[in-house]
Amino acid sequence: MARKESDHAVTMRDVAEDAGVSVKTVSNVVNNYQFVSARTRDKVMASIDKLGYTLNVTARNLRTGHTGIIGLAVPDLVMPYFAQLSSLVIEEAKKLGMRVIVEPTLYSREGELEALHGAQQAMLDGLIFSPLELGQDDVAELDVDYPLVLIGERIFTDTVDHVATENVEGAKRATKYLLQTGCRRLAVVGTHPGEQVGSAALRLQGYREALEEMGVPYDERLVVPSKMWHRDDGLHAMNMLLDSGVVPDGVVALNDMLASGVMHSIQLHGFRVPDDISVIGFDNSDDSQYLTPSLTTIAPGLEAVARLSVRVLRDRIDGVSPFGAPEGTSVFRKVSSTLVVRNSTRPIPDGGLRL
Amino acid sequence: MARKESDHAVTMRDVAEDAGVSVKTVSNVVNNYQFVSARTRDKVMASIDKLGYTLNVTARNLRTGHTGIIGLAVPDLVMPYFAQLSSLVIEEAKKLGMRVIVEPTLYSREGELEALHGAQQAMLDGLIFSPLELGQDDVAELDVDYPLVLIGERIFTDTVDHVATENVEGAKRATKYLLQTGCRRLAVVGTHPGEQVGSAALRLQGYREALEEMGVPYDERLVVPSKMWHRDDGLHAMNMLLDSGVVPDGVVALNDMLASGVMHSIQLHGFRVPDDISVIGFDNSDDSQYLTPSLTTIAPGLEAVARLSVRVLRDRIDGVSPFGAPEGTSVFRKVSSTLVVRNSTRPIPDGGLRL
DNA sequence: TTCGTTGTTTACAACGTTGAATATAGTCGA
DNA sequence: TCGACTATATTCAACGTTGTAAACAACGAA
Repeated sequence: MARKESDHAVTMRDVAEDAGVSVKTVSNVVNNYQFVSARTRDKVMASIDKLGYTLNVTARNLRTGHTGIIGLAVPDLVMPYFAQLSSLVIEEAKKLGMRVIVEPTLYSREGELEALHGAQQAMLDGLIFSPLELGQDDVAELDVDYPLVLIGERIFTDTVDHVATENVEGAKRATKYLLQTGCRRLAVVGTHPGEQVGSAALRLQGYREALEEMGVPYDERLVVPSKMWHRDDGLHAMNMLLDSGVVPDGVVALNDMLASGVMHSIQLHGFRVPDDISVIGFDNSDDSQYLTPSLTTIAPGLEAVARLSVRVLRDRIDGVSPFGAPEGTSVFRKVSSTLVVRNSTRPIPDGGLRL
Repeated sequence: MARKESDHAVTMRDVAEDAGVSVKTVSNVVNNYQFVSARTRDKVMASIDKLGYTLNVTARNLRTGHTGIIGLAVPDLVMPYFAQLSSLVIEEAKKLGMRVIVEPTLYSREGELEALHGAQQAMLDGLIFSPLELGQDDVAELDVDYPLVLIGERIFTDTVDHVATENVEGAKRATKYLLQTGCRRLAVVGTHPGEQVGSAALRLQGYREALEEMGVPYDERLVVPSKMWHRDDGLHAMNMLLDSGVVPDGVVALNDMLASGVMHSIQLHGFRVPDDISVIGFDNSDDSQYLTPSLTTIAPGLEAVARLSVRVLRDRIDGVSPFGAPEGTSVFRKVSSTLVVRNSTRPIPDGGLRL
């Protein structure tokens, strides 16, 4: 029995009556309206305490037309990346006095469309959406009646506000760093052959750009695809590579889970990380520092993603132009990533890069 | 710009006017009221489509007095255990037409109290609460004005509905299983010395009960404490044990993360899992099957926890007695755990248990 | 004294929906 | 044909709050 018996909930009317003022005055007190005399305020406060009044948020919502709840549509809550992102978004929203309903889209196109179209029904003030299945062809679906902020780099359109992470730049930085530590035969694990948009393609692109800039030839045999990005997949992919007799001196894993599996495979094959083969990951997941050796990785700046997306959304909800964007323009922000150096890579040799 | 310009939102009144019926009839159609003639229904539906009407959920909430939103207060969204639980609760709630706001309590007493007391303000119909800091002494805090369901085994009171997991029984089952596979010197990793309530204490209790039942002596030296339960902590704890010259033939790790670290430590010391030392975990986390070797573990039945807690809460919200509990009584359900056998333990020898 | 000014409080009417009670058709047996 | 029923549709008044505009009070300045 968790329900108390309080037949008739206390309303502003009750408080008003008890304090001998009008209902609107109670409302004014509750909302910290500036022109309320100290004496009236005290009287009302006393009555509120006495009667145990709490504001009926639903009634306010109806009157004001918004709820203070935003939606967050992500593929899944269990993947560390999205769990972390959700956590940060909730935290940031709380700072701004908003609450969050997380809608898992379950890696399905259907789920993503449902989140997109159901938001209005769902009394959400706005939606932060991290698409995975929806792509460039679905731009039309994004033309919704409520404030919407996109996260990621899958869809590009200048009609929707957008917070992106540095996929290309991050992978490029990772690859360059390995090259600077002296690696010359760099494998990349987790690619999605044929993919155009999406993290795998973008990260591969970063890898290639880095090679090119550093004048290291691109070698197809060092590119190991893997549809999924679990630890397991990294293990298998790396096994395949090593078993086929190709031994790189470094591996760029397209995320940390893959990196974990890759390191495991390397060790099973009797090589040492980083002495024989360096490994770098992507995401800076919570686990990465607990691996053995701890994993050098790219931190995508999730805090910034969370902070920016929530703020932009809040501004749209309030009818304010975020970051002073001109009327009718959408906002695009790319969050910079950082390199987190740990023990799965060798130090950069004294005297810096030697070609 | 994600906001469309539709000055005046379409309301039931507009639909009613267009269809030539009363507002209440539109409401009846929307709510699938049974006594609406097919012809009227079609007319109204047509108008709804034509005008692009969507129900204003907030207005309904005000009128009906509930929102269809429940709260879920957990320590954290990133820990796989809670991420998984949240995921399942969201899924289950969705099946029953409810939505979930997750409130991370951040491992703090303050956060837990805030979740507990803020729920009413927050237009939640009810709350599912997984306490970690609040304990037996805080029973009074649980006397709230709204439906509340407790998850876990930290607090016992017969005034609040409660869904528990099998901590004692699960650990007992794990321990017994290792004994049945032939282990005789079983270490336990991750205990919290001095703790009375809480997973660590309960799981240790299960370990002791199993030993006792099987007639194996309890040996203090095989009990390895660890405040935190990360992979890292398992590694250190096991290192300490092995380095001190104590080599068990099996390890009961109090969760899967610990087990992962424990296995790592064993391998670093040149022993094999399970040939030299068997390892069993707890939680059946997503990762456990990807470890090498894959981890035998106890699955706590999170799906059942999610399902039961959401259903009990729903019943309370609807004023229905869950599971036919007598009026004025609270419900207590313990979810049974299952043993998931993988490759970190040896098979039970033919002929069954040999003492 | 009177008027304006500033500060404070109030009356009224929404916001968009649904429960309760009531009215209107339609159908059937007597 | 008439009432008695059932099926369908409507009227009315909330739900508890806040925006708008208007009223009131207090106080100097004219």
